[in-house]
Amino acid sequence: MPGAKLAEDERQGQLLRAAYTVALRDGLDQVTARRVATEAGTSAGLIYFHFGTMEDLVLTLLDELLAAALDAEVTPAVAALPTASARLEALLDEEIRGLPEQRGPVDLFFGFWFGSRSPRYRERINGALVAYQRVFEGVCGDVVAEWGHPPGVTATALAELVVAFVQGAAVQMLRDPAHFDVEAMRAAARALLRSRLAP
Amino acid sequence: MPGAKLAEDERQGQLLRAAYTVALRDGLDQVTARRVATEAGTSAGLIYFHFGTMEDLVLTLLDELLAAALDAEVTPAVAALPTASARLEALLDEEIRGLPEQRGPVDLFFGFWFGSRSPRYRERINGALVAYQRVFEGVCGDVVAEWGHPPGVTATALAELVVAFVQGAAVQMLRDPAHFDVEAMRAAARALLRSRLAP
DNA sequence: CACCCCATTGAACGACCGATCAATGACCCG
DNA sequence: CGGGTCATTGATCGGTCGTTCAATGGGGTG
Repeated sequence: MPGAKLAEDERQGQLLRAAYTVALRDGLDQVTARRVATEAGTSAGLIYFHFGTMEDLVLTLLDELLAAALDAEVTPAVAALPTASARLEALLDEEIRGLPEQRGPVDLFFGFWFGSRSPRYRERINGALVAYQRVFEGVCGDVVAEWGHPPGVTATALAELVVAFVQGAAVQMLRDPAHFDVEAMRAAARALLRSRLAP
Repeated sequence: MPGAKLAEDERQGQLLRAAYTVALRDGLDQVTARRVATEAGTSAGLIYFHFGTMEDLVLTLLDELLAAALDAEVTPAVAALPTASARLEALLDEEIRGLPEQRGPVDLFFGFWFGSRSPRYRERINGALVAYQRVFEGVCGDVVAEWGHPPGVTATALAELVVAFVQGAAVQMLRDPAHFDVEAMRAAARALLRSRLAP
């Protein structure tokens, strides 16, 4: 009665893709062993052979999601820009510009964050967010230096602000994706940075 | 075997408070009939007598939450300010300033939003967010007029931006409440508005 | 005081959950 | 081609879920 055998990672990948499909279509609370197995065309018991527990499968899904959705990086093209302000502006612009096409993962990301109170989830999410913010902090350190270290403006505070802006834009996009105005958000982001946070 | 009787709305209020307590402490997915009843010190069956279904109880809880957490309004003190820019600034500042003390409700709000794919929830949330944004749009209309209608800046786009900023700040607060810097956010909000969104 | 209404209870039902495990047969190796 | 390994299956377990309902007795009414 057993079906065809697959290599360890192939089968795991198949189950993870099925879980991802179910999560996107029906919501995270519908990611059950039976549903994932049905979506993957396998039996439910197979999940426990490959992942041990359902929580481990979902945690693996979360890790892959975080790696895909929170992947800010200073690309060589950005690093080559002459001023720190321009680099931060380009980095922020890239993140906002990419939001619409990341709608599914981002929706799932907030689902993981706020859909459960499990410390296991929140730990990983917080860790990924800290790493995400650290990418911005590097550039922000150069920016505040370039601005001549205005009082009350630190690299950390500026990075927190920029990340808050990205998250706010993401939330607004999820509310009404068809109506979300990417260009207005990009323009606002530029204006915010060029104001130099003058009081 | 029956216990003491209570008036209709008293009992409903008691059950709703219990549901709210459970949701805040254990998460929305733990808001079950048995848990809410235990928290309220009643039996589970009582919930179905007063609310019909569990979904109706949770929807009522959501409505109360939305009324409490998304209650932006132009107070007389704000309306009395001489310029539209000042009014918008004061309105936005008030919303950001109030975030830390609204931590619980806001956390629950995002839990409702992203924790389930039920259209019943999302409809109501979207409606409340539209109403919330409309409060800002009123003031934003005056602001863009005051700015002389810069190209590409409409009342709607400005309101979307401001709401995105509030939501971003809220999300950032939830990530690390102890470390959230309210003053930095308020300063950034002021800077953003005073930049007039110059490109 | 007696009566009746109905708010309240708690046991029960079916459905679905995560998880376990013996049975099975596909696949690799000799 | 034959045999052993092990990935796969499906029935099954205990538990919790939302929901129902007959039985119960508190509390206002006459």
